[in-house]
Amino acid sequence: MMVGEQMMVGEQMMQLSTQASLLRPPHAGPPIPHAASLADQPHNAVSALEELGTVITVAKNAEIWAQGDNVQYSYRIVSGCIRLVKLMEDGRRQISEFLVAGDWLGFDGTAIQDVAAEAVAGSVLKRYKRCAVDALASRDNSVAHWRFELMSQKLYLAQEHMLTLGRRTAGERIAAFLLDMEARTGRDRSGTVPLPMNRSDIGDYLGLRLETICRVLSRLKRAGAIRTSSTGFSIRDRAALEVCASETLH
Amino acid sequence: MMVGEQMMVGEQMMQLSTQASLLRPPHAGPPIPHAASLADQPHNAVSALEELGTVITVAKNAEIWAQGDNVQYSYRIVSGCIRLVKLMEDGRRQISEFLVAGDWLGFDGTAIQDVAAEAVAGSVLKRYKRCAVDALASRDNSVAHWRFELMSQKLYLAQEHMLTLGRRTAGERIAAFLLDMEARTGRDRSGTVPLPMNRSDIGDYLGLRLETICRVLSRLKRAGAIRTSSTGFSIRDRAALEVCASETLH
DNA sequence: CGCAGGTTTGAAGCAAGTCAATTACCGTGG
DNA sequence: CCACGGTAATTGACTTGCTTCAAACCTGCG
Repeated sequence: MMVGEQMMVGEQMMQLSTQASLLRPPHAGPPIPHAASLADQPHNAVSALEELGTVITVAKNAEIWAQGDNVQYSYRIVSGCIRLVKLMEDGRRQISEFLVAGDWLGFDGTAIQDVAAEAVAGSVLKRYKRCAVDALASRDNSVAHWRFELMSQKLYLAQEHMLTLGRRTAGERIAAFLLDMEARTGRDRSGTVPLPMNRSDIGDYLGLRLETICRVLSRLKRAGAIRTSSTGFSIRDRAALEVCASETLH
Repeated sequence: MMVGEQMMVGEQMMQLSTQASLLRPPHAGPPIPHAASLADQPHNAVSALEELGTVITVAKNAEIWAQGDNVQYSYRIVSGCIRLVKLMEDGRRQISEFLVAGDWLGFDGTAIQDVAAEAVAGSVLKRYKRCAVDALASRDNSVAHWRFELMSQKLYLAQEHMLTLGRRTAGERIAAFLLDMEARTGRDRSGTVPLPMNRSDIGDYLGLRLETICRVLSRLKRAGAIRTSSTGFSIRDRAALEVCASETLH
């Protein structure tokens, strides 16, 4: 099984090799308001930070840290996909964020993490000792500023997602999610956008049941807006999908 | 009307005068995980920052900034209550946060604000030029670190609220909201916890309709858990309320 | 092949929403 | 001091979008 995972990671690295730089990859889709240049590191700090990192590999569903853990590292995703999960005692689950290649995790101020980080698929991460990053931020103002901007970005995304969870319909949530995933990870030559997470994960991210995800995806397929495959989906009618994503009526 | 507002602000200042310091007030209720010392400024930076601020007064429902505004100031709440609001074109509204005395707003990295800030009640704020705070943060590492911790704190709260919006029932949301308000603003000598926002605001914060807020509050009253008044509420059976707040069954 | 996991679809239930009417509250002016 | 008017809160009756429970269907892999 571990071998299988490693194979998978290998495949993804092939696919994403050109994107596995410190900077976010160029996107095939439309410009994305939330990712963009803010996720980039200031160039003068790149070399100093890079020397501090070590590459690690995590298997599908492996836990990078648990809810409540004292986390001593920050991570940058080289390839793969990570979910940030909050779990209630009775099993209810909320995924606050999916992270993909280029994204950072575990650089919050407090070392105690209130969300677990788990690999959605086999992933490759670059790991940095938190205290080393802290020290660098203390010395280099641009690093401190970059880290601060990264936090602001995450806060903006969180506020947007609160609106989604509190006020949007299932159809809007899912259509917007698909467009967002396309914007963040791009599509391959055949036009397929990878969806590494399963229906249950999508549901726990969007505050819906997995059956609801299925039903809405089926509806979008019937309407000719998308096509789905085992590894992802492709957009057949972008305009229709965009209408769904910002729909007030049906 | 403006006179009336000013009167109201005056009253609140009387009531909260002991809390109107730079540090968060001591709380009457149980310890609160999310507020605590992280909201405090490092002491060595207090004096330098304080000299940069000017006191301003805002009337009830006044807009401090609008969605999309380029905000040149950061604010600390001296007294009163502020809501951070995201509005959709069709009128759907999500309040991402209520802010009370001691809380900060508008210190995010990007000057462009994606949420509007409006006064729930007449409020007194202390205003700081953003660029001055930035400059101070560049010079004083402890200020940069404090600001970073504040952001982490907000991110933690956002993640917690996403769980609430995505996975908790109306009863759980409202009971937890009441306990949270008590922990943050405390109760007066008669045991009343002020609720400056109306039912509609609470609904837009919790992702519910105002009628649902009413119904659940009525249910909690009938169960003997709380008592409500025009200005707030008081807790009659804390254990019952806490059970509601973390209920898996009914 | 055949199992095991994830996915899809159906049928029925229910928590919260919607629409609407009534009541409580509060400031204002007679 | 009380009648009045406007706003917010409450309650009721009904509807609905999503959930729940259940069964069937893929699909990849040993």
